[in-house]
This record gives sequence, structure tokens and C-alpha cells, in this order.
Amino acid sequence: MATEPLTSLDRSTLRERALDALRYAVTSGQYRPGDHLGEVELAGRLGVSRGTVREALRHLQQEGLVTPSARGMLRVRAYTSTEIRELFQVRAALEGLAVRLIIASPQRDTAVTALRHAVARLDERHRDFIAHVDADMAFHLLLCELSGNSMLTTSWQQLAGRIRTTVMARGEEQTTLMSGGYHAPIVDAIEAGDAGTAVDVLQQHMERAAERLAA
Amino acid sequence: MATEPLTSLDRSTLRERALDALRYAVTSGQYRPGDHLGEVELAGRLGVSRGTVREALRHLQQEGLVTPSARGMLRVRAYTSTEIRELFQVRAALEGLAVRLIIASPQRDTAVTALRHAVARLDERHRDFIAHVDADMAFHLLLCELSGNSMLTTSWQQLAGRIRTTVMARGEEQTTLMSGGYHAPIVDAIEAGDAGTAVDVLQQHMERAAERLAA
DNA sequence: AATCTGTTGACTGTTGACAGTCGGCATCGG
DNA sequence: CCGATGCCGACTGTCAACAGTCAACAGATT
Repeated sequence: MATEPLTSLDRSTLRERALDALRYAVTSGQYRPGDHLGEVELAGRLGVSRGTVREALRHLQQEGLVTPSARGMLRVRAYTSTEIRELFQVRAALEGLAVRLIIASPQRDTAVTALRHAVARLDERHRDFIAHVDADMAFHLLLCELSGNSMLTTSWQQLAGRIRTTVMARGEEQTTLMSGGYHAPIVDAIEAGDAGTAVDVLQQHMERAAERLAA
Repeated sequence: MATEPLTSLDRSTLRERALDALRYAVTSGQYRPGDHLGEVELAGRLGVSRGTVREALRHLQQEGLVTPSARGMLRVRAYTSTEIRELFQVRAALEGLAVRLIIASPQRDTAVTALRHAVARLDERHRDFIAHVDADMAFHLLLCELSGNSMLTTSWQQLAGRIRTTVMARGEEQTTLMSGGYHAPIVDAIEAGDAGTAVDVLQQHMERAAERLAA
């Protein structure tokens, strides 16, 4: 009588689900920078035990989304203007490597078309702010993935949370930064195939974004 | 009757100490890649509870030193030759940024002298392998710190464990890689002040190291 | 009034125990 | 001989409870 063939079960642990929930809550601004994250309160709210929440919180701490204050209590981390600029410098270095690798790769064309799709999504979703941010993050993540360097992707993802909070916190008035028009030149430069110029274009993109977001 | 004035107490938690102990055990090769790290065994060996060990292990997992295998059991992660090359490409990108920042900084001279000291330490300690590796790591970490970009330092440190295991695992016959002679050119290039050349020198250093270690 | 001293409440740090899952072995039926 | 089934041991996942620490407050002592 089964209408659906049996599908594989969800094997995710409570810790993983708690982690996702908390990460989303923080990076979407549900908790503002400086807010206190009490283990007991979160555990109660999520319906899991303190230990489980603790592990998730420690993970977020390592991601830089949360920072310990007095007596080990965790707060949502606030990033200063300087740190934001630094963050985007590091991004530029990492994604710059990605660009150089993509240009040097034999599958540059397929990479370019994939990136163009990602750029198109940026404009499709520009009405819903969160979806827009997601699309922006997806573009840059794709850039890293297309480089074929898995360590690069890993390193970038370690910064992803910080990037997301920054954009979420200060980017609402700066949605132009995430428009397709601002990203297309990067792809164009990759297609053109001159590594030096492409890296420059990317660098400018990052500097402009950092300046606006660090305001 | 106190011969010493009272000094501040050690406030580190068991988790932190367990983390240090485990990280050292893994990065120093006490556990070899592929070895199974059972929570109960480690807890017994360290004399702490499983929960405490768990948190430390999760941290190492995020650092990339251990990786989950079947049924959530953790093993010491083994890095393939490809991953080692990728890792050193990312290092090169990050430390390349550091070099550019140092050159652009007004305190380049003091940075250079600090780096020269670090290079000197490399040769002082070349007899004890572990101390030698420590000195090498210290040099590159210092490079990041002198850049003044805290995010850069953070990102680099996320890779530190991976780098250390790689060097520890395959670097014993390749100690020349860590000699002062191999590092001095980097500092020289920074002192000379031409960013392009300096980054090239660093890149070569990294490529050479990667090639030897990925053998 | 100023200062020292318990006390209380709100946290995190740490632990031991319970529950669930899986691989491997023995067992049983063909 | 071979496959299915049921048990056993070794794990991790999860939880509830205990212990320790600190800030803030109230009260006692000068």
C-alpha cells in the first residue's frame, strides 16, 4: 500500500541539527552581536540537552560566530570595521587563488558557464534579502569549488559564517554589492583568461564591498 | 614564608588541556594516520570523562586532524599527495598576502629583524626534529602575525594542524626544507621591498616543500 | 557611611549512566 | 553447504544531575 518507495532515512544527529539551527539564528540576525547565548535557555528552546547544545556552540565558536565573554559565557561576536576589512582581504587572497587556478585549468569554459548561471541567480533573487545573500555566498563558494582545490574550499568555508553575518548585519542597504552587474566582470575576466587582470578585478570587488560594509 | 610572590593561577579547563594533549599526540605522530581514536579509551588514558574528550575531539575534527569513519568513530586523518599540494597552495596564497602587507607597512624594518631572529632559530634547533618543526611553524606564524591582519592569522592557524602533521609525517628526511638557508631568501625579498618578487620567492618555497612532502 | 562578609541565584564545567546502532559470530533451518 | 536470524560486544549519541565559580546583594561591624 506504500505509495512511495522507501527512501533512505535521515541520519543526522541532534548536534548537527542544533548546529544548523543555531548557525542560522546567528547569521540571520535573530540574535544580534553582543547577545548572550545561555546553554540552558537554548537547550530548552531546541528541546535537547545542554551537552548537545554545548557541542554546537563550540563549533560556532571555532567558526568565529560566537566568542567567550566573562566566565565562559558565549556571546554573538561583533566584528569591527578593521576586522571586516581584514576579512575581505583574506577572502580576496583565497578567491584570487581560485581565479588563477580556474584560468589555468583546461575546463575553464565549463567553469565560466557555471559561474554565469550563478550570476543569473543573483538577479533572480534580489527581492528576498536572505535569498539574495544565499545566492551571493553560493557564487563565491562555487568559485572556490571550481578551482578544484578542496583545501581552498575548506578554508573559505571557515570564513563563510563571518562573511554571512557581516553581510546580513550591514548589507541590507547595500544590495547593489550583490547584484549580477557587480559580479559579471569577475566572470568576464576569467573568460578572457588573463590571470593578472582577473585577480585585479576580484580584488576591486572585495575592496569595494569591504569599504561599504565596514562603514 | 612564601619565597615567591603569589602568581595568577592556571585557569585552563580540562577540555583545553585535553585538546592540547590530543593535538600534540596526533601532530607528533603518536597516533598514526588511520588510527582509531575511541572516546572511552582516550578518556581513561587522560583521566577525564568522555564528554570532555568528545569536545576536544570535535575541535580536532574541525581542525582537520581527525575525520569520521564508520558509525561516527574518529580516525586520524590521512592526507593524500594531492591534498598536500593543495594545502601548500593555500598557504602560499595566505602567506603571500602577509608578505605584501608587510612590505606595504611602515614598520617593515622591525618586521624584517623579527623574521631574521626566527630564521636564526631554525638553524639553532636543527638537531631536535620536533623543535625544528616548531621553529619552522613559528617562522611562518610570525610572518602572518607581522602582517597585522588578525583574520589572516586566524585562517592560517586553522591550517596549522594539517601542516604540522604533514611535516611530521614525511619531513624527517627532508629537514633541509626547514633550514635557515631556505627561509632567508624570503626575508631578503621582503627587505628588498619588491612585492612581486617576494611573493614569487615565497611561492617557490612552498612549491618545493609541497613537492618534497607529497612524494 | 564605609567596608567586610555571608548568602543567593545564574551560569558553565564535568561527570556517570542509559539508550541506540552496527559488525561479527554463533545458531538454526533448508 | 548456505542463507537467514538472533545474540553479544563495542562503540557513539544523548541526557540529567552534581560541583564549582562568580556577580550582586543584604546584613553585620566598625
